[in-house]
Amino acid sequence: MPRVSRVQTDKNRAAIETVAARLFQEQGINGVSVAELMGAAGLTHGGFYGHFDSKESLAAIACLKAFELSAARRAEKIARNGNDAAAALAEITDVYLRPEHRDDPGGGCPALALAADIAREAPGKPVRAAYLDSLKQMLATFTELSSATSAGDPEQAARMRLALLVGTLTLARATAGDPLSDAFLDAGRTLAQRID
Amino acid sequence: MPRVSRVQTDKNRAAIETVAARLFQEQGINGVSVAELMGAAGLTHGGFYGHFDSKESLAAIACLKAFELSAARRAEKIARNGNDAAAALAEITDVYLRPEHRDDPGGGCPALALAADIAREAPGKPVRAAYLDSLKQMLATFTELSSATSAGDPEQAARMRLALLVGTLTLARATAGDPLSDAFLDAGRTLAQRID
DNA sequence: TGTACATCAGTGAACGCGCGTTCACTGATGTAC
DNA sequence: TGTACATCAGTGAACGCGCGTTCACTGATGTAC
Repeated sequence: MPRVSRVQTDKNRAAIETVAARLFQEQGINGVSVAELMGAAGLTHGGFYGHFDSKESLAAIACLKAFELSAARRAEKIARNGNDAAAALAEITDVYLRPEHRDDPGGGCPALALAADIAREAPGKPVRAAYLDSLKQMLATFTELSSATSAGDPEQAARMRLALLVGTLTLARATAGDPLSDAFLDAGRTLAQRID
Repeated sequence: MPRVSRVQTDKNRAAIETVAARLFQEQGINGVSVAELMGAAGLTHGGFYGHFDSKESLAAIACLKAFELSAARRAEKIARNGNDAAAALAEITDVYLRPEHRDDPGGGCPALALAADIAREAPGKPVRAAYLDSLKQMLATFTELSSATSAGDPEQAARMRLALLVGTLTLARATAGDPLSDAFLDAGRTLAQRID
């Protein structure tokens, strides 16, 4: 069924991006093939290059998309907590360190899920820039929430929190299936309370 | 030059393992080919299967090797600090969070460098078990060092420290080249001081 | 100790396979009249 | 509004390539006498 309507074309492109955001987080950028990606979006692999220049190019777009989806979930939590920044920060931290988040890399935090892939990308690659920009936006949100309650430097508090969350969940995922995994989540929760 | 002496055979095998420990940490298990590995050990790819059953099998062995090398470096630091567990812990933390460690994944901490790969391995895989066992040994060392000074639970303190170190360096590596990277290292150092 | 020969560590060509990417083709969509 | 046709989104076969793995071969090593 070739030649699809413009509306459908846009939907297809969006579907590829959304699916890529999830699968790249779940299995890594090199762990997902173009054919697998397109199949998951309900298409065949040949049409890929009508939408994107290369897999690498999609990686950068999917990275932005993943952070957008993550930011939207965070915005919901902030809205739900009204003007209480401290409560919002506590909820974000708590949800981050739950087993549900550990067990769902694809639907979770991209700062965490993409970090290792990004670290191995060459300096000039677009996906690195996409990650860096998005991470800064994420930190800005953390900083804003910290400002309300932080005794010290809210930017520093934001960095400490993100580093702790990422490290805790990284280890919890690597040890999943062993009691140690939940112990890491608990340790992360405890140390998080000592951030400003 | 075929048929090498037994001594040389053992040296070759050890060289493959050492090179694998470094390269798997640097580029990921899937990021290094058997041919690349053997070439780095000064051999050709065909001989690989005389030493190991499969690449997967080597991955488990290389994981253990990487943790052994890391443990040896840690033991040196502990020895250098005599009986002062607090000083040893401070030095380990300080060295971990230095730019030199950020810029040398291959010669650095395997708990960090292999975490993402391990998290994506299927539950039954030998490399997962190798990682888990080694990580527990590493935590045991941290726990022992914490026992001397910790006001609270030293096991919890060990987990908090490792989670913070891993998260801080993961983000520092993913943002390397930007000032944010050093800022993460600084934030990690600050929060580490609040662990018991 | 010296010789004859079996062993086997390492070589390099070859395998089947899946990858990212290209391209001729198809037929519904969108447009010109 | 209805018709004729150009456009182009998606299809699926094909490409070159590098992967993990296999295997016939080589010739120095190790052993038996």
